[in-house]
Amino acid sequence: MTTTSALPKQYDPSEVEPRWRRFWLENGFFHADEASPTVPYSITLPPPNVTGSLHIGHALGFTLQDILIRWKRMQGFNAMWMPGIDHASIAVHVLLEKDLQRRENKTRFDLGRDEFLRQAWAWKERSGVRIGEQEKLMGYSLDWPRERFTMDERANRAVIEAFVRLHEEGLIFRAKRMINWDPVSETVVSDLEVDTVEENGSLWEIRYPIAGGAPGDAIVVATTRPETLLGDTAVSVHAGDERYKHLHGKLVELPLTGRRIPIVAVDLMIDGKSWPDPSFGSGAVKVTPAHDPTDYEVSQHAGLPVLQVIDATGRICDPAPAKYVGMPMVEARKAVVADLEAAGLLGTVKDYKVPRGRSQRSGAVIEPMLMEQWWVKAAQLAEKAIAAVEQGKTRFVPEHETKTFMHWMTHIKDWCISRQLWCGHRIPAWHCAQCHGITVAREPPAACTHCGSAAITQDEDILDTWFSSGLWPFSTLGWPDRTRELATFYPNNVLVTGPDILFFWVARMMMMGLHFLGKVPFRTVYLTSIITDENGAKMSKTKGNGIDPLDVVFGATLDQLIERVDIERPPVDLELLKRAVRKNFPKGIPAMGADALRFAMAALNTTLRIRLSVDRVEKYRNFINKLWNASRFALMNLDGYDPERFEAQLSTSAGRAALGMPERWILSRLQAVVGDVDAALESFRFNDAAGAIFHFVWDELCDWYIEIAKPHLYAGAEFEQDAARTARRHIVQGVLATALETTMRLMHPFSPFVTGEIWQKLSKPPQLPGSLMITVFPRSDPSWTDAEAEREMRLLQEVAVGCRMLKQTYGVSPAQSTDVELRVGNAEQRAVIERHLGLIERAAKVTARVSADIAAPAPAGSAKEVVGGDLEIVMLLGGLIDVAAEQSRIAKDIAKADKEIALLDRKLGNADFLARAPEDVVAEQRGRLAEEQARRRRLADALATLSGGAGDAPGGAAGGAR
RNA sequence: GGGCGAAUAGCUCAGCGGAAGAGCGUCGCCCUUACAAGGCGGUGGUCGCAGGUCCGAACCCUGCUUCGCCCACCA
Repeated sequence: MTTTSALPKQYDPSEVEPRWRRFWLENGFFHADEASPTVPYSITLPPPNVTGSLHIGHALGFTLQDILIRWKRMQGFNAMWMPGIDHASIAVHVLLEKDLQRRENKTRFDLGRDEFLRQAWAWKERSGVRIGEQEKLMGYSLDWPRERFTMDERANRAVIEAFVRLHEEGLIFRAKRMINWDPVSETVVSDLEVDTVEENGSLWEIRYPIAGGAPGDAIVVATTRPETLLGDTAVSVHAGDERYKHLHGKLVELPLTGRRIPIVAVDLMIDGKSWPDPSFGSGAVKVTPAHDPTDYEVSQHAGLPVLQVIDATGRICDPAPAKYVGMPMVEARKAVVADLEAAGLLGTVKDYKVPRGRSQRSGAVIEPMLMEQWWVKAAQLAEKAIAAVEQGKTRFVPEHETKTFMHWMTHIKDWCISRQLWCGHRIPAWHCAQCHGITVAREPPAACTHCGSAAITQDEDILDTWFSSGLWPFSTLGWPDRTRELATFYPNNVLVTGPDILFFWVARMMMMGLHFLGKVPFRTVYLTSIITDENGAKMSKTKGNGIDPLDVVFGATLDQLIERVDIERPPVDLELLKRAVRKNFPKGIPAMGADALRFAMAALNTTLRIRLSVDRVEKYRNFINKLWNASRFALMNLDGYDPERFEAQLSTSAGRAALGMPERWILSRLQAVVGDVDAALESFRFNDAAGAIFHFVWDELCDWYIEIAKPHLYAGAEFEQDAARTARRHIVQGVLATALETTMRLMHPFSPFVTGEIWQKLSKPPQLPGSLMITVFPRSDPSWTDAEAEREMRLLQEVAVGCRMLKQTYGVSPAQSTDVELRVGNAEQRAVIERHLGLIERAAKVTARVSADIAAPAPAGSAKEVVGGDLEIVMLLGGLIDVAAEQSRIAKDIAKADKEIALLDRKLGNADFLARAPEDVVAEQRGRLAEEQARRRRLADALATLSGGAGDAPGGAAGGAR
């Protein structure tokens, strides 16, 4: 037996992973040199937010990126994967403020800007470190020395430079426009940060009395927000609406305010529709210009005043009657409705679905407000991005996402970039107290550039976090300096990110990259799937269905998962949440290692969403273990193997000719799978690549080749004096070692730890580098394609499986050998089977005899299986068989064959088919028909024999020429 | 209201013009000296519905139905 140190029976990632992690990092294998003469390949990691830790969605996207980067690195590219983290302005803000509220019942204003920022940085520090650790645990080969933060000094410089330049070019400007106000976070948010949801509300009818009219003379308006009436400055009706023609220009008494406002005739097209719509409600609309986008537009056309009655905190404010001032909106609504009712001005109230904007981050109801803000003129920047995509300079995978991108780009609106938050890049603009001019500058100016006054103060606002993100692909490389890094690694080859930030981020990078560098930031945008739980629900902490990637790596008991619920204190019912966790993870999560999770990510990734569950990852954990054990087997049987000698042997044609058929077969399959994996990765079909490896390792290498190899390996040790056997043993050892070694290289980008470990233990030719991750990725070599070996193996497999099936059917124990007679009509096939009879005998555990006499009646008490048209397996069971069962099994096969024959007959009887289908297709169908017919004949004979008679069997379409 | 996507085995999904596939589940039989996180075998599908194109359709076209997702300032 062997002396090689035995590997443990089960792969233990916790023992293997830390060593390799350390080894890679200590050797700096992840670092790319921008001065290297080799062809660059670069990816920028979508920087995770410093709001916490990595979730399963990150694990998916990052794993796919690491697969690409490791693959290209092994192919010899100068592969650079840029790490970084994002300050995530508003996300951190909301988090910190909630925390502050909970712990000290304070707001950020109680703390003040400086202290708040201090805490934000401390948070960033903790979170950033944690994220980095997680990325290392997952084995991501990020170029760590380059790691960046969106608010580090170099990023700041890039942000200021970009802002100032865009301002100089007139692409950044300041304007008073209708914006989305988040009254909880007290900041503007962009259109993208507002989710519109339909909520249950009411539609109220209110009577506005006609000024100077008869008592009860009133115009009725409908509204979903009665409290905004305090800010009304008109009632609008459609100019063509006959019902109201007599009221044009008349005044109405605005209830509760003592103000009089006009009835104005309007005829506008808003968003492609006529406004106001006479058929909706009464056809008359109250106009609140300061707090409704449509009303604002109406006011601009009709020259109406704008009256702001809601303040920054979402309360009623000054121009409104004193009674309401200071009321939050909810209270104000109650008060206004009650007062209207008391005044007898309230009409019908009905239930109504109202679309309501909510802040994505804080959940606050968005108030449309008129405010002066900083804007980016987006349409102009978008033009270049549109053109670049049209010209194919950047393409999207999956391709259909192109449309989504283009649609948004062609309908793009100006981008509001100022935020009234503290955590972020301060806007480089200074306001003059003297002349009220604005000075935009790279360095803090000493004086106002307009009037020279020193009484200037910097703008209080910060920039939308996506502004700095938009510069990320080049700000990380040293822009605005023209660095070597920039020249080497820009544009990136690929961007891998989730479709949820297509507009937020991808679109902005495209615009900024093209504007500032004149080149697209990446050639391909690969959009990943969304991960959900097994029921298709989005994973979330508050639902208790989320899977933490590190729990998959290290495992977590149910108790640990439950305990964590307490620590994290999400704003939901804790008991409910615990129950959900118990239900979703009844047995906790077993430790599966980073490799298994990574492989699962690749294998499960499709164009749809991924329904992830612990069970599904377990399958790949099992696969890693299978690979481990195959290697374990090999290592126990490689003594005496000399990789150099084997390599030398393969380099000669005589040496190659000495390979047996199974060896030629597995090497042919190996080179095919190498080609498949390479092609799949080339077109981002990660699941196909992973599937090809999975199938090769498990179904071909393990199930067949290793089984075939066993007798040669075992025998070798006992027959050392037998030169032929020893030579054969060396060949089998060599092929097994080669197949495994190649598989490790092929699979390394997917599962780097286990492949590194196995690869290092395998004997291999000495000229290879010392680490798997820098050794070459396999290349498919067509000279190893061996169609003959593949055909022969297929035949042997079919025969072996047929034998197993018969044994199984007749209750013969797998351990018990059985006699079979293989009757092969085709001489060529017979020769193959005779040559490899031992292989069949071993694979199926039978004792076989080959005969050419296919027509002879089978001995009584034997079972028969027909393979193809010209081969019968006769299993001699000595009367053990259940005749009725055998009859019904064969009858079923006959029925199947009849169906097939009928189908082929119809096809081949069709003159059009014969005339129009390609010749090879016709020939193929003819061949199939002949085979099916022959097969059917054999089956019919078998049935007849069983029934005791001879000759034809029941059924119809038997026979036919051969 | 627009746009995009999906409907294939009990479940989750591949396949996208020339013989219906995988994994899981399920049902059997095996602790065979790499692996029970394993081996072997079986069961299971008029490929959502209706038309059309084609010699040939799960695959292409049209319509319909049902689910997702994204975008959208209608009172």
